[in-house]
Amino acid sequence: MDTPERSKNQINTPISKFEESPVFSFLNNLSPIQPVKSVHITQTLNALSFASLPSVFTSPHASSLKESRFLRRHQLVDPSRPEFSSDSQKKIDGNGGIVKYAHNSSEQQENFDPGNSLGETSIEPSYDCSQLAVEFVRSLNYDCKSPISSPKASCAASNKGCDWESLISDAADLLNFDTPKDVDSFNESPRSTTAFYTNNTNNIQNMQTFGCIEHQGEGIDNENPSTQPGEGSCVMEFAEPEEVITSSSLNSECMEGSLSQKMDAEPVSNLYRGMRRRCLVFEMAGARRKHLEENSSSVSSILLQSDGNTPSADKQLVPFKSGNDSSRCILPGIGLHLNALATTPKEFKVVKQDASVAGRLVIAPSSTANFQPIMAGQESFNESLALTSTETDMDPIENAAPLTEDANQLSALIANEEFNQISPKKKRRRLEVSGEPEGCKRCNCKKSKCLKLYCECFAAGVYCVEPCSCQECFNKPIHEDTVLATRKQIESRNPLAFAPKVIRSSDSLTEDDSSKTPASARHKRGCNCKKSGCLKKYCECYQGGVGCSINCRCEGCKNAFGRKDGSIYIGTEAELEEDETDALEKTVKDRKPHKTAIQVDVEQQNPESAPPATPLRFGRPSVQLPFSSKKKPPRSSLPSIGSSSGLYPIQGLAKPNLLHPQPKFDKHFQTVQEDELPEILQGNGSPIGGIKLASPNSKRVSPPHCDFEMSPGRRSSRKLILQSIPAFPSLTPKH
DNA sequence: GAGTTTGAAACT
DNA sequence: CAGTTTCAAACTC
Repeated sequence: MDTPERSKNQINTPISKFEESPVFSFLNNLSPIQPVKSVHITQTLNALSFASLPSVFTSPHASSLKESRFLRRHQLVDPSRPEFSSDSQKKIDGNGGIVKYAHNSSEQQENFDPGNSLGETSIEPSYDCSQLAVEFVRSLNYDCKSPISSPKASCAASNKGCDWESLISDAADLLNFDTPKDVDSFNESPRSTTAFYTNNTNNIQNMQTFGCIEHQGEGIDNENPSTQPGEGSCVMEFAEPEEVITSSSLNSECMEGSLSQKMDAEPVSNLYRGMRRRCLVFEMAGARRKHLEENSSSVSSILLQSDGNTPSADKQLVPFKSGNDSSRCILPGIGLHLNALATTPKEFKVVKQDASVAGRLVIAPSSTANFQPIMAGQESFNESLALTSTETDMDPIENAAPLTEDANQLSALIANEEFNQISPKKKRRRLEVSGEPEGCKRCNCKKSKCLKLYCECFAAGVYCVEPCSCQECFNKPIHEDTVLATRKQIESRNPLAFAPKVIRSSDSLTEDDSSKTPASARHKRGCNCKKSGCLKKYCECYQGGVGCSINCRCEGCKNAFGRKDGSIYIGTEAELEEDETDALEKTVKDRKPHKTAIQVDVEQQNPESAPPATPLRFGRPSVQLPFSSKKKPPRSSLPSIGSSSGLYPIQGLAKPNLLHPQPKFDKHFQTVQEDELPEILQGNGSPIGGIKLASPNSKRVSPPHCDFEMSPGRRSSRKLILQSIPAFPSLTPKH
C-alpha cells in the first residue's frame, strides 16, 4: 500500500503520457489555466514526490483541503467551458489536493481532491471521462503513492470507459491506507482532519444512498400525479455525482480504515438526518439530467454514468445498507452545505456540490449536525470546523460530538430503510430524537406551500424531502419552475434572502478573541428578540451559534455565544450586515495585508477554537458549546449558514443573492480574497479564471511548496468564507 | 400529541 | 420605513 516509490514512478509515466496525449494538449489549449495547471501539477507532483512532510501534517488543515475543493468545484462549474473547465479543474484539484495532501500528509486532501475531481468530472457528461480519470489517477497516485492506485488509475486512463468505481475505490483506499501520515494523524488525533474527511465522504455516500432510497419512496408519495417513482429519483438525480463518487469510494474504504475505528462507537442520528436531506438535494440537482436509476446507485455508479456506464443500484445500496459504513461517516453537516450549493442549476450544481462536499470533508466533524439542508450545511461546517479545528483546542466533548453525530448518521443511514417506511412525522421525530439538530431540514409548513422563507427547506435552498411534514408542498423538483420563480421573486425583494444568515468575520477576530468568543461569525441582520433573551433557538443568532452583534435589536440579550454589547467583532460584522459586499471588501482589504494573520483569525474564529483546521462553521463550534451539554445545536444555525453557502439543492437556484452583492468584492480582491466568496458569488468571469483566482493557492500561487504550506492557513480561512457565500456564486456563472 | 410562545417573514 | 399580520419553528405541558 504504502510504496511511494512505485506510485511515483507509475504516476510519472502516466502523467507524461497524458500531457503528451492529444487530449491533454487540446485541453491545455482550451483553458488559459493550463499553464497554471501544468505548473501546479508539476509542483504537486514534486511535493508529492517529496512527499514526506511530516511537519506539514501536523497542522490540521482541513481548511486547506476545503479550499482546494472549493476552488476546484468552482472551476468545474464553469458552464461556458465544460470540457475545458473540467479538465483544468480536475488537474487543479488533483494538484491542489496532492499538494496539500503531501504537505499535510492528511489523506483528507487526497480523498477530497480525488473525490472532488472525480465527482466533477462525473457530473458533467461533457467531460472526457478518460481525462478525468487520468487526472484523478494522477492525483491519487501522486498523493497516495500507492501501488494499487496507480495500476487502476492507469487502467482507467487507458480505458475511456474508465472504471471509475475501481479507480475511486482504489484512490480511496490509497488515500486512506496508503498515507502513513494519515495513519499517524489518526493515531495522534482521533478526530484528525483525515478522519473527518473520511467520515464526510462516507456520509455523503450514505446521504446519497439515502436520498435515492428516500427519494424513491417520496416519488411514490409524491403529490404530483405526474411524478412517478422514477421522477422522484430524478429529483434525487440532481445530487451531485461528484459527491456521490467521492463519498462512495472514500466512504467504503476510508470508513473502514480509520474512521470506522474512531467513529463506530458514536451515535449518528443527527448526521443521518442531514445527510439524507442533503443527499436528496444534491441528487436532485445533479442527477436529474442523467438518470434516476443510476442516481440512486452509488457514487461509483454516478461516475460510470458520466462515462456512459450505468451503475447498478444494488451496488450503491449495498454500501448504504452496510450501515456500518454509513455509520462511520461523519459528514452530515457537510451534506447540508452541499445541499445549499447543490441547489444551483445543473451545471453549477456540480460545482456547488463539490464545494459543499469539500466543505463537508473539511467540516466532517460537524457534519451531521449541521445542517443538512443548507442551513444545516453550514452548521455542519461549523461542526466540522470545530472537530477539525483541533482536538487540542476543542474540548473533548465538543470534538466527540461531531464524531458522534457522524456515527449517528451512519447508524441512521443503516436505519434508512426503516426510516423510509415510516411516516414523515415519525421520521422527523426519530431524527430529532436522534439528536440531529439540524441535520436535514425538515419542514412542517402548512400554509406557505414551502415557497416562502418560512419554510426552512426553501430558505435553505433545498427541496422538501420525505421527512418533511409539509402540506401542499411545492418545494419539490416537480415544481422546480415554481420554486425557481418564487425564489427569484424573493431575491428580487431581498437579494440576500437566501444568503447565509450567519457571516463569519474573520478579520476582526484574533486568536485570543476567538477563544473568548465562540463565534467569530455574526448574524447578518441580527436578531430582534424580545423575550427569549437570545438564549433560545427562537433567536437566529443563538440558533446559528453566533453571538449577537451591533446589528441586533434584541432586548435583554443574553446570548451565550456573545452578547451584542460584548461582541468583539461587531464592527466587521455590522459592516457586513449593512453591506455585505462593502464589508467583504473591507475585510478583504484588511486581510490582504495580513494574509497570515487572517488565516489565523479565521481559524481562531471557530468558536470552538482550535481549529484552525476548519474555519467553516463558526457557529457550530459555538453551538456545540452551549448545546454540547445536552441540548441540540440549533437547527437554524446550520441552515442559515449552509443555505447560503452552499447547498443549493434546487437546481434553478442561482444563488444570485450573494452574487450580486458580492461582485464588488470579487472584483477588487479577486487575487487575494476572492477565495472567500466574492468570486464565487460573482461568478463573473471565466470559470477557470475565477476558479484559479478563487483558490488561494492557485492565485497566489505559488510555487508548489508555497501552496502547500500556505494553503493550510489561508485556505482554511478563506474556505470558511467561501463556504458561506461561494456556493452561490459558483452557481451564478452559468447564467 | 396538542397547545403556546416566539420571532422572522410577509404584508400593508 | 414602521406597524401589523402571517407563519412555522421552538418550546412547554
